[in-house]
Amino acid sequence: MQTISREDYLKAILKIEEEAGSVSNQALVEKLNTRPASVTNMLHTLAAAGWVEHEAYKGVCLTDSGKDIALSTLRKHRLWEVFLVDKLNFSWDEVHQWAEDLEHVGDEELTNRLDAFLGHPAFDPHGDPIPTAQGQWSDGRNLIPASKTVEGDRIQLKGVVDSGESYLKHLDGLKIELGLILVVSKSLDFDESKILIWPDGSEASLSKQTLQNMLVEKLSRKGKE
Amino acid sequence: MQTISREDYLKAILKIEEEAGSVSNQALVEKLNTRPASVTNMLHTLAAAGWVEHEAYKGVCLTDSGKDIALSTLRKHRLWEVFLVDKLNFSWDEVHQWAEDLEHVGDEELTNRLDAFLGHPAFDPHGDPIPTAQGQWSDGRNLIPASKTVEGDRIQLKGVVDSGESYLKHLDGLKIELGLILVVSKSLDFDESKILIWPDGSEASLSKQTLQNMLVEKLSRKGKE
DNA sequence: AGCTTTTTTTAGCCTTGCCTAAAATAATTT
DNA sequence: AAATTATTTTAGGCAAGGCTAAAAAAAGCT
Repeated sequence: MQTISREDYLKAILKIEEEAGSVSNQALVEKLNTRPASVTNMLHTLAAAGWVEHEAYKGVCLTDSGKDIALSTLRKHRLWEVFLVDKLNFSWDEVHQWAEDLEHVGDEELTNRLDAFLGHPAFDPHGDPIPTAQGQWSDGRNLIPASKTVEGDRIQLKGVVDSGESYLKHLDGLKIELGLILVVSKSLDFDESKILIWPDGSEASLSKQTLQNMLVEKLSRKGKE
Repeated sequence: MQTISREDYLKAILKIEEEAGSVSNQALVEKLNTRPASVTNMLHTLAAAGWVEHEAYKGVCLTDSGKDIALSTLRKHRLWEVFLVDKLNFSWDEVHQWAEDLEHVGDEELTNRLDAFLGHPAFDPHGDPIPTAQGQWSDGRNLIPASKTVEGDRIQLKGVVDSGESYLKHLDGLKIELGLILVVSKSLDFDESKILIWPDGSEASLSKQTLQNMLVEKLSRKGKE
């Protein structure tokens, strides 16, 4: 088993802050798959470095410098994922673990050169926005879970909520990939699954769970405009 | 300061074996810039893993599996150096430290894809041969130090003995890079320096030390064939 | 409020690799 | 051969990050 770096903790805190608003030790234990005592330990380390503020039993939040490091690490991680997919032809479900290692290599200069080499990509292979060198990463998109769509919607897959290997492989099995355009043909109220139509005319029913994790952009109503 | 990995030790042992035939602890202390006790410690670890054979006070040598790991690590290191120079436009004196980190990332599969992406390069940016996936790395070249050349020789720089940053920057200052073709115009016996002629007709005198570290191929005598 | 459960922290120990200082062994010189 | 010097090993610690088990604090119930 790999050791969890300070940067990994900062990234995890950033993500949990966004998802949940506040960050409990428990949430970190789950996100990082470690033990409560290890989290407490590391939070002391991070607080001593000035990257988080931590009050015993109260939770933790990033300082400005902690957030800078977290975003910079996320940037490196996502750029390397783009490299692995675009240049080395890995599939989107294979790249996370290597990017986890690669994100700890190199400085800003190397990262910026990689960014340029890749053509300044805005999103990683899972559709997650890549922070800029200045730490900006509000993507202008207005994505919704596919579960929120209704019959007749034309939708394009732009991202996934769950980048876990098993979910991605599940999508692969359904021939679903980023950029794919689908039409919602029927909502099945009893179990909240939906029937979707592929560009080639084939159809399939996707479960509520699968749909909730697909982030899509609504293009237009079928037939209209 | 960075910690020295098992692979770094194996690489160092491989190099010293080649350069000197046998490997003393002292040699490792110098190559890896560490302390004798650290070397003894690590040699115990490596021996326990079956990667080296080590007899107290007698020196150390690689086992077959240790040599495999060393060559595979060297392969990764050199391929990443090619990536950094060819794709990210770093210069040959900037890449060693990052490659030192990158070589620990990825498995054989990733390395082979990187190799393919780079076009299966045979040599790294310093002219060192890149071991193949099968661990072969006898380069067929017959290179000699530029210090062994004589007046009239047309020579091409194919590698360097010393890949240290300061030596490489020194060559940069002299506008000397891999592939450059020079003509030996005069050997100065008293201090063993030589006067060389550049393709553009300019000349400069290089010291014995500088020449010894330049590995060249003799192309032909000036004027002949 | 008082009891129970969950969460967080403390205490104490493991592992890897590093270090210094001192002891042991080998090599070299006289 | 004896003495000096150089090399290598042992002994004992340090630092990061991780762990378990137990104590402390907070939250949730009745």
